[in-house]
Amino acid sequence: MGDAELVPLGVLEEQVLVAVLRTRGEAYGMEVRREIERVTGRDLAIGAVYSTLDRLEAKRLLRSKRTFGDGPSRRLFELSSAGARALTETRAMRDRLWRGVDVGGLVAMAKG
Amino acid sequence: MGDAELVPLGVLEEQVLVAVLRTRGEAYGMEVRREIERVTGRDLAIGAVYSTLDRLEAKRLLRSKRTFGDGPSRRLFELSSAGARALTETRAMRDRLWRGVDVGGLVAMAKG
DNA sequence: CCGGTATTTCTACATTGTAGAATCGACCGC
DNA sequence: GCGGTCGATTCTACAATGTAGAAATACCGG
Repeated sequence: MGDAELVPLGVLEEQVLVAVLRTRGEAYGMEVRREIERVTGRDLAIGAVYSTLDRLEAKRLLRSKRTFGDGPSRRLFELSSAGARALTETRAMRDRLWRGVDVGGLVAMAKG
Repeated sequence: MGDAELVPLGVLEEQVLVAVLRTRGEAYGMEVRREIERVTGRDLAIGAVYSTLDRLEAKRLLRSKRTFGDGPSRRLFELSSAGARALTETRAMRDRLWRGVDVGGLVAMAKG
């Protein structure tokens, strides 16, 4: 073990992973997209979400299974433990980056 | 003037911008790189840093000026107010994303 | 069956990130 | 003043990530 590669997740990768957590049990493509839009305020092409979900699953940070029965079949996602680790490492790295940096006065401070 | 485009900075863009803040007055390429490596623990090709600095300057989130005099000439960067805004918006967006999500139990929780 | 709706898949492309070699100029020892 | 080293920047080529929207699929109500 050890020697994690220490490369942070991409911005959308992180958003998708967190949205999967936030919508636990209902985490399929369209819903993940709605959740990201709702919570971040940006609006997002659906293709962006799916290609990211696919990539994340290929990297084994997510797993998916099909639902059948009522309504259209969905691909439901959940975090793997590797996914959870990637997320906490990304966060920890960013916390170190920002530690001690003042955000409040930032805009006021910068001239031009 | 409303209607900011609400697209978050890329991961390295954010790291570079924060590193410029952290090394205020000494923010030139090599030093920015050292600061990112020091604080995040990842190790980073120098080209990655310069191409990001260039891009950020093209977008007017940074300004640079040359230093002369003692030692090799450097390109010193500082945040513009647009840069400060981009940074705080990126942060705010992410805070909304994570609000209410439990990080602590995450790794423990995820099965597989 | 048909049109509408929700979902996923596909394809093409743009932006961002990575890697390392080439270049540049100041300084140093000789 | 010349070659060599050092700190710094520039350049070039490429890989990964992100974006956009149209096509396909399947269910549903009528």
